[in-house]
Amino acid sequence: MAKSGRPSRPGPAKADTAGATRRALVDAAIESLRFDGFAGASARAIGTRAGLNPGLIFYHFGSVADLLLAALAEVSARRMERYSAAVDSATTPGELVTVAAGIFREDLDEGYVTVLVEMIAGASSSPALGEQVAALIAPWRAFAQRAIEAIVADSPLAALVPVGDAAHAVVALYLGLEMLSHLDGDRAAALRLFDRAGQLASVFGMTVPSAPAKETT
Amino acid sequence: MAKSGRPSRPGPAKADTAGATRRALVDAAIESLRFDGFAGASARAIGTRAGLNPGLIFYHFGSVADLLLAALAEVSARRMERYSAAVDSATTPGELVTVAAGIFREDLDEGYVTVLVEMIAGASSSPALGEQVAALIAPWRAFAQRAIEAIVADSPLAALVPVGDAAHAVVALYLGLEMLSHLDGDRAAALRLFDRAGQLASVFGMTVPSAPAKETT
DNA sequence: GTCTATACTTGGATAGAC
DNA sequence: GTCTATCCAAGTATAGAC
Repeated sequence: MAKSGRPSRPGPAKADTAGATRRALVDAAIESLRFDGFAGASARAIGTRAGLNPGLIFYHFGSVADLLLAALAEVSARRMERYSAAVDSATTPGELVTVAAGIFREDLDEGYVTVLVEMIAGASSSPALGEQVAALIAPWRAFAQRAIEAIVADSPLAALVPVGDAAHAVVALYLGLEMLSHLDGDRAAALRLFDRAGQLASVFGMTVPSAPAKETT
Repeated sequence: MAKSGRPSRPGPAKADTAGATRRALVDAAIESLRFDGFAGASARAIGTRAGLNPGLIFYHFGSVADLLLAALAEVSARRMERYSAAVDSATTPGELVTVAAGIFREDLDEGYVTVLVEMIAGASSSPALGEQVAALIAPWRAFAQRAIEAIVADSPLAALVPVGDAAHAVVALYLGLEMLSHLDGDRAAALRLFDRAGQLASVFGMTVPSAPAKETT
């Protein structure tokens, strides 16, 4: 029905030029946040990186800020998928931290956390933007909390550490390590800390690899 | 000598109008970094806050970036003094963390760490700026390291935790907590963590308040 | 030496072409 | 519906007034 002769509807079928443009702009925005920083991520800079007219940003996203938010949402979704899989696959605390360290290394190399940091810092320039960024960061705290709950569930630390606060600290540490790594172009210090955390997790959790702690749900 | 009739030398005596202007601009730059963020800290915005012609920024500092660096240096110096005094006065690890928590509360309220965060994040927009910001942040790592060394000196943890890495983590956590606090306008979570850290420090260090650990130098 | 008025450049946004 | 040429505002920087 309604599918007579007019190929004008913007459904996911067809060539979908608009979708391609949107994707190109989002990718260019991510790149720009990474290499130019929030302050340098202008319509012109992003347009140049995408090889597209800057005006398209306003047509497709309404404003530069909204495109940057879309970029943040995209990065957040991509990484959340990656981390979720990792958390699900890990069976011991030590293993969890080791796997997380590997992904964090990716984050540093690919500049994903840089995007978060730039958006959080850039959010200071407008209260409205701040709220929207906060909404996009919130899932990460919830995620960190779930991961920590899984770790301390069968450990005596459960009562000692309030998971909400611990999650807050982990997210903060993540952001801070990224900032410092980026600042002096050296990820070694951050990665060393992850190794150390892995060791501690093994010690405080349980070093026994035969622990049948799977399938608690 | 040479002090004939010409009051033209810019020494610290006299009315020192240039010095006053410089100070006003630095203060306005700090305010702007705090409330407008790095992206919003333009020559115009700073000039307006100071009630001065934006052109003065270029006369006195050469560029906006250089003024912002001067602002960062100023904040860094002010806070370093405050923290140094606190570290010197504390005698036990628990006390140290408690005192640090109090000053950190000041930092959050007065927006001092915001200035650091904005400058670190903003440094992404230019490699040259990045190096200069890094140079201004470096003393904080050294400071954190000294403080940690003092804490773990007479504790069995000394061998376990490499102080360099620990200092790195503390600075990162500091920056990250500030970012999150600022993002959702809630310092409670960050302050709770400091309380928690104070307790831990007391437990792992020594709870005995009679420890005569002063004057080791 | 200090400061202001102004030139020039870049950025955000849109009217109108396709 | 999609995109480009173009407008106006805001940013940096300086020539010249005081």
